[in-house]
Amino acid sequence: MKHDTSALGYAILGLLQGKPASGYDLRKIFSSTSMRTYSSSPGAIYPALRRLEREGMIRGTVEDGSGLRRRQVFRVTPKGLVELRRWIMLPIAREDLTSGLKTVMLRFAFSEKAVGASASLEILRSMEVALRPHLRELGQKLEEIRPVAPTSGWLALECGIRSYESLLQWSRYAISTYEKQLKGGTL
Amino acid sequence: MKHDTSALGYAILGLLQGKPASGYDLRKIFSSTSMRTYSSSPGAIYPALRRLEREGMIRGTVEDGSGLRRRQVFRVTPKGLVELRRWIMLPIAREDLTSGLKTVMLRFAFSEKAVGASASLEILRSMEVALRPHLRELGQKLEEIRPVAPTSGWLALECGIRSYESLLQWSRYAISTYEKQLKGGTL
DNA sequence: CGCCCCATGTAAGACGTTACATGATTGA
DNA sequence: TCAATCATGTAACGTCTTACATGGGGCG
Repeated sequence: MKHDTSALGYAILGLLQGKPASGYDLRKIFSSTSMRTYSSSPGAIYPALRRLEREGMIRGTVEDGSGLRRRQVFRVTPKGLVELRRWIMLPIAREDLTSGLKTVMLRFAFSEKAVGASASLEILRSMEVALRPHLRELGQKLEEIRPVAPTSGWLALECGIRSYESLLQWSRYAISTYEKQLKGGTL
Repeated sequence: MKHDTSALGYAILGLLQGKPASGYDLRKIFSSTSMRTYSSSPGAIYPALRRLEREGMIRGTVEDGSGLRRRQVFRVTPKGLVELRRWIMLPIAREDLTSGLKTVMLRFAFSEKAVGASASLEILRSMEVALRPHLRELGQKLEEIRPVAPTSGWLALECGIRSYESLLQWSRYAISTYEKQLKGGTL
């Protein structure tokens, strides 16, 4: 398999795994929820659906019957579910942190339903592990540029550092949330 | 003018405004600093440079003379500087917050050198203004989904909220930094 | 001489954006 | 009946990614 699925493809896969939906449904979800970052334009959604179907990740069935508008509802296939799980459980690398956290957070958001709570916990722990060296490196970079860059330059870098620190705090909070839940609830 | 410059184009413009550079220099900057998010591949940089030159934003001069390898150094033109300033001073809208803060932070990072410290301050204030309603909306969204979504779902949303809160705190810190600097230094 | 870094570029392909097109159905 | 919404698509265009190509120059 030469090309892997695009970010939009995985977002669709994750949503469909929650509940079967039509292209139009997905567009509404993308444009109305906090997933606005993903397309929502028909020129992106429908081709993405066709690609996923061609790869065997999803299957669309035309809803017919009582005088209905043509409407195609898509469901995740077993193969699609396997691929979704694989993508979610990829180890978190440094590039995942630097290239916008959107993708990682999407994987985490889908993780519980797709793989289970203990997998979500695993993602969180690997995120925490990846964050520490990254923060250290950014701190060093700040020391370097602070004397030579304009104020707005190093302030911007500090902004990044702070956001990663807040992410680290969140990950600890999320870990403890899951640990409580796993100890108390699912036993 | 039909197309505006791409994000990469503005990144290049901002860097060149700091110091003239060749395509290769830019590639090194992009791949070595915390601007890794931007391309750095020759297939992106060189076409972008040609586009900018075609639009009259930059001008390249081939360094010749003492037995040198062919090397083209680019400089920002007055027109390019105007365009860079316009882009930096665009009002900050909600979409700028939701669609990754990369662009906004890039604009801020370049602002001081390109337009001046008081412009940086203006950007920070407009950011603070844009953040408040955004945070309120995210808080409402959290209330909505918390009962119905899986734990990883609302935790992911909380992560977003926390990062915007940290951004708000940073903006206040940056504002006070600039206010001190403007009162004390440049008078 | 062979190898690696400098420095620039091109070609194929995937993806997303914008804008337009098409029809069915619901409601005023 | 006229507009709005549902629901799906297509075409043109621009940009990025990946991979390859090309040559000069320093160095062991």
